Amino acid sequence: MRKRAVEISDQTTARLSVYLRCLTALEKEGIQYTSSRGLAERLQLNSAQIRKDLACFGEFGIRGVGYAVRDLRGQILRILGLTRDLGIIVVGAGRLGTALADYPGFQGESVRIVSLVDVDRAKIGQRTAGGVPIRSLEKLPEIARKTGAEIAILAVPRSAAQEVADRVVRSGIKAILNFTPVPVVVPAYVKVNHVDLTREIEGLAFFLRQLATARKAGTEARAASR
Amino acid sequence: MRKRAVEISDQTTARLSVYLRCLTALEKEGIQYTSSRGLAERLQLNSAQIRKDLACFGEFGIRGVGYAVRDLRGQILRILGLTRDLGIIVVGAGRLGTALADYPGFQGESVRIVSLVDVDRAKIGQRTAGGVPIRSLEKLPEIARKTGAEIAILAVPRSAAQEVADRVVRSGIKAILNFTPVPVVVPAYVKVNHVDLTREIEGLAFFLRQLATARKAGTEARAASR
DNA sequence: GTTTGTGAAAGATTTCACAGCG
DNA sequence: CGCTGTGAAATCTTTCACAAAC
Repeated sequence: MRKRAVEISDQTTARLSVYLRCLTALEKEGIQYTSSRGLAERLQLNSAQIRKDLACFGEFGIRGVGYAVRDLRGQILRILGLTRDLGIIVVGAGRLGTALADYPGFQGESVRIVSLVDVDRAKIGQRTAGGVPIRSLEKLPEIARKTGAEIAILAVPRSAAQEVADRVVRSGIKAILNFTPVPVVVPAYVKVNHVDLTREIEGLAFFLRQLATARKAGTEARAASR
Repeated sequence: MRKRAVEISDQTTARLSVYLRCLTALEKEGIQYTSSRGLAERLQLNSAQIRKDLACFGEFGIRGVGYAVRDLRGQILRILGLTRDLGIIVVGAGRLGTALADYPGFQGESVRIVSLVDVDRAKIGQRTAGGVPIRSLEKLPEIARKTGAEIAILAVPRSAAQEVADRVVRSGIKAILNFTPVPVVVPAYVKVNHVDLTREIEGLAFFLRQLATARKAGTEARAASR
């Protein structure tokens, strides 16, 4: 069962999340069995990819039949570490931080926002519209310790990003979701996932420029061939 | 100069964004020249990677010297299509949509939020705290046409995601930044970048579970060796 | 019959290492 | 001399294709 000889790639992990969501939907639809082909068609990817991803963690299928939806979903929940409670602290009670703290997508499935912290005295002691208490950034180590929160979401201004990341690390948190535009530097034992809005928008800008260039080239080619 | 024989990968595009941000910082620091090694050290990646990425688009360096910061920055701006104005429409005036519409990271550098649209009659006609006008979703095609906006940010509830994506596509927009947890399906000529918060959090959960497992295994091994 | 799990092949990406230029 | 630009090598990822299992 323990097949952790090879390191699991981030891409595989990301796809496990996708499989999980798909299985949750299938279960809700009352479907009891599926196959790597069935999943692959729904998710627009190769069926061998799905089998390979799952093979990193064990054998979950029945040959000639496929996978039991409920069972496979449970396995992936376990693999991803979602069977125990996971506490999240949002750092930065600005518009984005507040919106993230109240984000309904986080509710349920063992993940919960335990607190929102900020340096602004006017906000400390209040609660978000969704009921998340706002506390002092100073209290971060204490809150982390008492609640057992293991994930921090960084939603502070760029100028504060690195310093706040350092505080988060010092408070013992080892997993960070970074919403600032700064690629914060942390020790190797801490994992940072960077949600970089600038990069996303610039990726779309590049796509649009390519479209525009291709169209122009096409027009010119057509004009030239006349 | 035109070397578009090979398709440019998303990974290369994402790194161009990173190079751009780094060059902007260097320029602000008053540094005039840098090298692939200098950039690589700052960005924690391989210098050949940077040279290969740039080689897709031309030759921008000076052998024996490196790159002129200002010039290379201008080249990347051009490559990414950031030299002309890019309008963004945010769809969904909930907490997240409003926060994104006012997000300061988007301001400047040719990118601007032109409007926020929603179906909620109570919100239509208002403005966000940052001054972005809220208009009716019905007006989306008209707003897109009049403002020339080319990018839509989806920040609607999951139940509305696919239907709203269809409307966005019908209004002529070909680039979407999807903040919903739904992997929306669109025609092949439309590009969607999916910011999937669930996937990000689950990636961190997996990392934490691995940490916990490794620590436990280590403890057991130590106990066994006594 | 069908579908899994998996070696082997193909493809993509990253890194090395060096010729050639400034 | 130092650094770019780039083939070749190494590495990583995806896909193929089929034996084994139900």
